Amino acid sequence: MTRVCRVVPDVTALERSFDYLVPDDIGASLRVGTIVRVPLHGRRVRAWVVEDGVEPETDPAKLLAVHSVVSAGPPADVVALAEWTARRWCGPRVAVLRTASPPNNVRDHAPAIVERNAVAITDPTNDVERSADAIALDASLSARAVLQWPPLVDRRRLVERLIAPAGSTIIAVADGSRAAALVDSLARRGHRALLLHSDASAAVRTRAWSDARAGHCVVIGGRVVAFAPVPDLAAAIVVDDADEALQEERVPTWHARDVLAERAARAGAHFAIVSAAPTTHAVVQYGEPLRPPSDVQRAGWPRLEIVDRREEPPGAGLYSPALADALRTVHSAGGTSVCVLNRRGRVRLLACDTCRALTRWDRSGAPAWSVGDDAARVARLGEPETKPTVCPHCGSTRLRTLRSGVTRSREELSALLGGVEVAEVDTATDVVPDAPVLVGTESVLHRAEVRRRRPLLVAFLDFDAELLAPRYRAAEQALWLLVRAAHLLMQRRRDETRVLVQTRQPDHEVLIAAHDGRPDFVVEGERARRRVLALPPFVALAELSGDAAVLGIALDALRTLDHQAAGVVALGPLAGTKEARALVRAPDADTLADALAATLPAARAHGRIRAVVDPPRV
DNA sequence: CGGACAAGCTGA
DNA sequence: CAGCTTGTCCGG
Repeated sequence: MTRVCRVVPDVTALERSFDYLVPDDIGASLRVGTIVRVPLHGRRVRAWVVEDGVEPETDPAKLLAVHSVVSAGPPADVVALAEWTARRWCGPRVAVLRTASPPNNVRDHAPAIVERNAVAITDPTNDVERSADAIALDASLSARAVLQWPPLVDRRRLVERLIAPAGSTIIAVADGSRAAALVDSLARRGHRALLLHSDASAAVRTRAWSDARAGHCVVIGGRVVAFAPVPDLAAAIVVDDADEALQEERVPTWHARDVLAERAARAGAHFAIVSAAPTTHAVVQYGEPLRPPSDVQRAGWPRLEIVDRREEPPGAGLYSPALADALRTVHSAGGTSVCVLNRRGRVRLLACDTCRALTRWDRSGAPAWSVGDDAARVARLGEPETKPTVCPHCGSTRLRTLRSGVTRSREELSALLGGVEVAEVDTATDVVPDAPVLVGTESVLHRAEVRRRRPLLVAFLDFDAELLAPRYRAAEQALWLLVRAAHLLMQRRRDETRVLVQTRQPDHEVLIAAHDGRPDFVVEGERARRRVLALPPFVALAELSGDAAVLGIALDALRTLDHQAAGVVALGPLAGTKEARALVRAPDADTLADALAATLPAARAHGRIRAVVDPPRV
């Protein structure tokens, strides 16, 4: 009896599987997940074995043989999880299989048996540890749990308590430097902790991947850890599910939270989300948050100073007297302040290197125009590609971007503080300068070097830009920024530090929630609002983009009776300058995936369509 | 994706 | 009509 396996070639845009004969000499090292080389259409390509021992779909006499085994690959359950992920987020499964595979070739030997160390559990020494133990115990009683834990309080004990006593635990964290710190701290406590993170070299990542295959470990990493090859998953933990880094930005735009929830359910493992402010999605999908007593909760949120700017004249600028006071106080105490100014999506300036004229452009939706000239371009719906490339005055292509928001603010802050050095930090800043005041977009909140400076103050210069952002998740994203700010302050005593917010909406529920240490207050409001407005997580959304004509074909197909009966609604298209966009809404993710899978392939015969399922910013 | 092959275009 | 470009098809 000849053995036949089914493979998925590592070829982009080839969404098909093919059958091959398995030669006897490589049969022993070939199983589902194995990465092989197969002849395809006159060349040899990499491919994943996705089924073994299949009944061939075509004439067995025409089958070619697998050429060779290249590497061990994801275990069979992860291959199935990758298929589920590709379908759920409507993207190519090769993309997910690549994520789930080792970066270099790995020999497929039986992993050495490793025993887990028994880790001693110390008795709680204070109320905070006691409440961590209590909610971890509560969580262990159900298959899924959402744990709300305040941002200033160390959560290592809580996370450690969620680690399964036997088998492997996967912990997904949003930020790399925290992942490394968590690995160190768990390793010191005696756990077999592994870091699976994309920042490391390929050799290091390959080693960690192989080690994880042996099981009996705690694997920690960014979102890719959801596909870690542990054979014995017993618990999966997602830390900070509000962080956008847990969602893949390329299609398929899978979210580690939901992939791990699915994986845990399939494996019969525990699933937990730990966050200072769990998302509405987490609470609706995975359960009411467990939380420590309100005194622990309150004391675990930073002191919040709300600067009410309603009484100030409209032209008062970004800098209130209260802000100046706060910055001066920190500076005279020798401390560091961090100012956050999100000016993405606002008018930006381009300076022409040749004639020095300034051109404005806009990414947010209002028309863009060049200064002193008539409309140059009109941008809609956050089109990122509408940046002018030619100076409207002299025709030169040498245009430089002036980040008017942050750069000007740096100069103005320095002047306001009587010449104190103010440094700008953005994603391009390699080394964070040693200045007493740092200013940047929200990316300044994510930098480990900024945290190491142990700032005393985080100030949001224009928090209304967050609260009023035209996105359905604006409120929880704004709350999340306050949590990130708190994380920067957690190495100090609470009464030394504070978060300052300049706003014209001092009674906004986000500010009340952060002030009182009650993030669930925002979730309650969001839950009611989103249910009424038919927004996620009560429905599933996908954002489609592409050529208007091609998109039209897809939308027409989605508007047929079958899909309408299933509750699928296609909104749009909205014309952009370059691409058209549309939103597709369905009652749930499965219905959405089914509808897109039934309609997109035919439309794609006419051109490219990008489908972002669960778009993070709409 | 990328090779194969066909159809279309150019220039001598 | 060779030699080259461009487009369409298809893979086990």
